[in-house]
Amino acid sequence: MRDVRVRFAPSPTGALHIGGVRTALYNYLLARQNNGTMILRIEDTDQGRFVPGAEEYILNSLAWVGIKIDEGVSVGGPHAPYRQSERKALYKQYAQKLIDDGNAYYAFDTEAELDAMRDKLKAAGNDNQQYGMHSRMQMKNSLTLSADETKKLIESGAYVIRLKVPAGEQIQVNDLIRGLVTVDSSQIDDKVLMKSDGMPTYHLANVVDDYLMNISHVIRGEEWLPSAPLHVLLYRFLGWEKNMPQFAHLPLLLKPDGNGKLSKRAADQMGFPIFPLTWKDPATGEVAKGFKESGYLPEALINFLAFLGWNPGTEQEIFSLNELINAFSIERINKAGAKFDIQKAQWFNQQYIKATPNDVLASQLLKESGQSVSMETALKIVSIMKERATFPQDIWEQGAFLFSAPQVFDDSVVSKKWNDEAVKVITAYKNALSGVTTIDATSAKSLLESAAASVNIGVGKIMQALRVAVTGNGSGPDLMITMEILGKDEVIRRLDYAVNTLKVKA
RNA sequence: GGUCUGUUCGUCUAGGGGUUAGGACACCAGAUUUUCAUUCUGGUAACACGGGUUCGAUUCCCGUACAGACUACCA
Repeated sequence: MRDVRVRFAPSPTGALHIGGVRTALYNYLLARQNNGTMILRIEDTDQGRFVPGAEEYILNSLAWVGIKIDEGVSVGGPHAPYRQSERKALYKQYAQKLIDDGNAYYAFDTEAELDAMRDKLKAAGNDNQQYGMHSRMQMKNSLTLSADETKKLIESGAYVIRLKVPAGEQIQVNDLIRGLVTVDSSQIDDKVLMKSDGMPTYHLANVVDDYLMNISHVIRGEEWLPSAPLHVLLYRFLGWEKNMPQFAHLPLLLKPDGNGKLSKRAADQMGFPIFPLTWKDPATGEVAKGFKESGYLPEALINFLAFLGWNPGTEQEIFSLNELINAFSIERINKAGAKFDIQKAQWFNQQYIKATPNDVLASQLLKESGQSVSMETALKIVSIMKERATFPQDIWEQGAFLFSAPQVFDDSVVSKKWNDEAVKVITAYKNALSGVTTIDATSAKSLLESAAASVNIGVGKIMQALRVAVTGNGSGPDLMITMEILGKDEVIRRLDYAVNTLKVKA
């Protein structure tokens, strides 16, 4: 079998969309599974859309999720350069071959003329408003102009090279996911292959580079399916059909509500990220928060993404990257688009947080929370907050009361539970605490029980009041351990403050 | 409009000519817990529609509907 060589080929026009990450992932899984090669190629043939920093962003994003590039931009390789703009000179000869063989031609139409052609065809009720076999003979090109005129126009430099699509052919694409897709050549237009700035278009560049780089599988989004027959035609005309890569067009990632391709706009509306890392648009200065900065773990994101459009056929849900590499197969990729369900992503994240060792989370807390506590305390905080966290920052944000005394108290709890009995027990408890030098969860509890017993009140009746006094909240982790972490003196201070501040409802 | 692709619980999906149509997320209920969360148990919930083929179709075929993608000198 042919060596597996796959490529991820984004264009540096902005941040990498999460759908692009999934495409890269599937390519990567196939490569790793087959001891193949993962190639990163930058498709920057549109100079007008180039965004500074985008390429670096793509590199950083792939690195963050754990996709390693074997060959390509930033690492080099036998087929360098991997940036299409740097391969510019290379494409011309192939366009020339196409022309020499009569499979392509020069065209000189202006934008206005193209618009006029489309308007005319539309007005005539023509289904097909393309620059193609039905219209090319009415246009300004080397097929309709005399050799002299053509030569003159070519010398003036303002020309484009278009593919001459043959009439009356059924063009077939064998897609690994969808099976045989057949398109009548009359539906394919005479796509521009070389632009007037001398750059190839995606269609030419992608075919030439995939051939030159000996790509075995083209795994890309479904939006490319309609132009796949055109690419097949190109392979054929260039004489490369037997080395043509296999195609797999991935189902799209859809918006969570309604329909349509997942977009940044939709993500913004629903309040979730769409880019792996935070991205600052250099043109507008607008900042879009990334999955990383939102607290998603790369392993969780990958696991979630892998399952959007693919599944192993077993009931296992949690997969490490290595497990995904082993389990992956193109045959099990779905055909239908998948709605992006951020709740499922959060569930995966929660599972991965749970599986993260406490000391890892504790050092993260020390580094990111802005709180200064000992490692020992950090570990205790992690152990009680971890299971209620979806994101790492939940540990210190939801556990803020572990670092500083509450400024406000939950009103609904206070009005319901802060009563004379509570004050009585808490006062007795406070006194009992003053009599000891230190507390842990066990002693805090027995002290509380005896304090409550001394005033003949059940502990259960005042637990909520005690919690709100200590933490300001009506809910939270185990109170006794909370008090152990806080320490005796701090607990007494907080109880004092609560007793002096909170009013018993009449 | 045209071309292409698709359609199993709200969502991600398994399955496949005869199944109680399975799992996960979400949701609801119960248990546990000092509260909330976790955990556990249980529950609600799906084969888009219409024809065929067949003893039998959710599964195969054909239509219809709906949805999406594409329809640039963008990728």
